[in-house]
Amino acid sequence: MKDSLFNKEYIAPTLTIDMVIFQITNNRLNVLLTKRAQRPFKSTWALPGGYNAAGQTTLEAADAIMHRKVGLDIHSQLVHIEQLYTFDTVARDPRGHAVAVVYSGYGREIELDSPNQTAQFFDVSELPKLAFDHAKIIDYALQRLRNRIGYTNLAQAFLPKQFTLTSLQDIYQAVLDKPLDKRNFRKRITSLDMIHDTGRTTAGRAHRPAKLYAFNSTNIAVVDAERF
Amino acid sequence: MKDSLFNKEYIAPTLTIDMVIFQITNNRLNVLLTKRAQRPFKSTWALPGGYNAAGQTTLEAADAIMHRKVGLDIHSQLVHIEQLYTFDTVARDPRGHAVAVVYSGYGREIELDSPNQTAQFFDVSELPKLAFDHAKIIDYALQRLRNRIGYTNLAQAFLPKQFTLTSLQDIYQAVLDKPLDKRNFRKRITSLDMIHDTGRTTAGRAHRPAKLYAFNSTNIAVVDAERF
DNA sequence: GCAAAAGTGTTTGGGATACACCCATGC
DNA sequence: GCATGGGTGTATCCCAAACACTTTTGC
Repeated sequence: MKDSLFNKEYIAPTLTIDMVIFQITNNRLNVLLTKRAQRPFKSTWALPGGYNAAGQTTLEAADAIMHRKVGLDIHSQLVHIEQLYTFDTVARDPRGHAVAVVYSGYGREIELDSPNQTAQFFDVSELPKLAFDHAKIIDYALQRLRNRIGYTNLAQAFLPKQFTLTSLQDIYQAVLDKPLDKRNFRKRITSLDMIHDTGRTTAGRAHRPAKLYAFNSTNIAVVDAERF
Repeated sequence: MKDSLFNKEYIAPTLTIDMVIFQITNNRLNVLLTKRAQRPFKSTWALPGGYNAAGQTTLEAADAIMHRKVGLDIHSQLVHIEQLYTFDTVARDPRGHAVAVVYSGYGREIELDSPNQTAQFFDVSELPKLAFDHAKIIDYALQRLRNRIGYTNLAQAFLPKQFTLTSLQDIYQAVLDKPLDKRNFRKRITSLDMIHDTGRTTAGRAHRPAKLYAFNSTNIAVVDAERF
């Protein structure tokens, strides 16, 4: 039993980070993957991730890795980032035990600049074969996203500042992967003190203009009631 | 920017684990603390925790540390254990950057055998001054527990196999720290497909016997409906 | 018979669900 | 005037909340 308090032989596990980055394109929920350049799992699709060195917080490491591997600035291009879970059951590096802190990120129209264009978004329902335990990680992230969008204002991460109720409903439908009733959706959403009418409307399209709404708060927060 | 894929100078942060262990005694929610024997924060109360060496999963490390520091076998004495969050913003050891994976544990009538009896349970509303960021960690764990008990069968972690509705209500009240209406509580709980009447009753006390109930499943699982 | 806790029902209001038609615009 | 998406109301059901008295036992 190693413990640096009692002996000097303490060796830490390798610490890694991974990110599950979601956006919605053409009303489909997408997740960002990169093709691995090295072994193990060379040429298999995987979540973007890498090593976390001493002196970096996990989010700093995530930022550095995303810059380097997929050309993405997480603070400017993602609207929300949250820690998902820490996975420690899989030896992700054959050289030894690795512990992975995983973050979820949410944004829209994310621009990538990855080396050799090895990063791309995939529809979550049409994922390729994935390296490591990344299929499980994505499942977990999806479950969390689907729960959270139900009682928080997280949907704003996928939308421009002003949006129509139809586009908001499209977000919910893409995330939940099921159709919602238009009238009931609007009643529920407008009763939640989450969005407000901006007074502006869309224009220039061959149908009735739509009112434009905005979120009341840019903080990602709980907007629905508790249960007890 | 260190990365062992590109150079050999990778040094991992120190990895530590901490546990927030809850139980209910005399209808009060309690949390386990230990008095620190070393610097930093010597003689200050803190969550039990320690180092996670390479080759151990975080839960294995937690098990070893809890055995050693508070004489508690987490697998036999805790009914449920779940990962809470990974904290990496605080240098918990003056020698360098540390990342702490924190677990929550839930049980009842937990027996401790800590060296010099330096571990004890504290009422969560009467906590002493705490080392590191442990006050924040406990707040976070409490918030999670209060949420989770509302839509899962987690309450069973605090109860014997058979229990009365009054004792179940006492658990909810202790966790939520507020009184609940008896009739409404019973209606809600019995409508949830979470517990069942065992046909047995209490006896030998100076009042009407109470029916004994049991949980339908020993798996900690969601028992309430989703929102969309 | 009395102390102590167990057990039980009704009313009211609000949110969830199911469901179909008219409206405003561009062309 | 027609194609396209935007916008709206009602009836029903179920759950949440508020609220007080009777029952069963030990002593």
